[in-house]
Amino acid sequence: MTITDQSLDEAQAKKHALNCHRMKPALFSVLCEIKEKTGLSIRSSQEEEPVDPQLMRLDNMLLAEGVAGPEKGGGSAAAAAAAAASGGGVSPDNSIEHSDYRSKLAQIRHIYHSELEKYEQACNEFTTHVMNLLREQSRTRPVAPKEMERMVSIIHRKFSAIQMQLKQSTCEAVMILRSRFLDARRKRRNFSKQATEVLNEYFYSHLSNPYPSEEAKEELAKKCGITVSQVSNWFGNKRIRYKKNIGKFQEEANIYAVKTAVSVTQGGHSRTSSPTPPSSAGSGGSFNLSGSGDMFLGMPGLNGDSYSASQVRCPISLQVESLRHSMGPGGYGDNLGGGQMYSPREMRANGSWQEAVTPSSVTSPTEGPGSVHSDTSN
DNA sequence: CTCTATGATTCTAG
DNA sequence: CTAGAATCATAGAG
Repeated sequence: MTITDQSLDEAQAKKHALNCHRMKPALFSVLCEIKEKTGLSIRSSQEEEPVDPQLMRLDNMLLAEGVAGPEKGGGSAAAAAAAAASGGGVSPDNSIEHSDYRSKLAQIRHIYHSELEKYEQACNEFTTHVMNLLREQSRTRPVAPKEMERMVSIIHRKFSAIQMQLKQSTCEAVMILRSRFLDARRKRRNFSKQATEVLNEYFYSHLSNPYPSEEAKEELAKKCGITVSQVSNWFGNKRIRYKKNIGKFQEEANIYAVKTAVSVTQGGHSRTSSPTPPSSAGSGGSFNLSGSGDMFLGMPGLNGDSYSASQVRCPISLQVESLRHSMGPGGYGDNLGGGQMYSPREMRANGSWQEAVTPSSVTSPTEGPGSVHSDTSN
């Protein structure tokens, strides 16, 4: 089935002969007649242009992402899209992070456009080719303009189906890129030491009710240089993690209890009249909200008890030093009865925000593997 | 590399 | 909407 030059020549010759045949005009008119009769059936299948909603969606998205928009305003279009996506710019430092994103996006855009161009070109070539063929054939058989149109639209449909695939995969690529670069989890930065300190201070001084009000959150956010929702996240994480393993946070709690204590004694009553002011500052805030204070006041003061219990009712300034001592080496430790005794129980006694604290906290052998690690148990 | 700490997101329930 | 819980994905220490 090969087409050789010779066969082509032959065909041309035959065609020419046919065109010159004396019966040709008659034949042609007959064909036209027949065509006229059957022509109606063609038209019905002509109208179907619902403008695929799917395609529109894809187009809109590509446009929104700056992939499909104005071409090489490109950088700025993408930048604008990225900026818009970041929701009004939360932090000023994300321009650097986004540059990578933008370059990748530009890459996608480039590929998309070059592919699109290729498709368009191919489509046009094919269309003209078919048109030429039809024109050629129109000399030997009747070809209505309608038919040509129909042919063209069929071709265009086929090609736009391919285009749709291109758009779809481009959209996918953009989505992946977005999730890769714009997902905050992926560019997580730890808060500054100072910010963490401020947050912890608030948390442990309001341990009985660590739910900062909106105002408090705003203030904390301002103090820490983070957003309010970050503050919320932080408290959410802190509460759940603290509750989950109080033992692990014991030391931290003490540190901050001391800190607030110190600051209060030094600065006097900086925050008077807050809901839990004096108590919170002191230490009380941490544990003794309801009746729990008693709980561990009543505790036999075994040894170190150093921190919490003692600091509750001792002159704080004096305590600080000793507290530091006791905590330093690993102090509060391990198997002291103290550790075991107070922590779980008083928590529950509070009944405050964390009722179902696991009974085992420090030294629990039954804890999940790894949750309590060596230093607490021993 | 592994392992833990941690900020963020997602899901569910109220 | 919020809090809690689970989970993700990274930062950072070892």
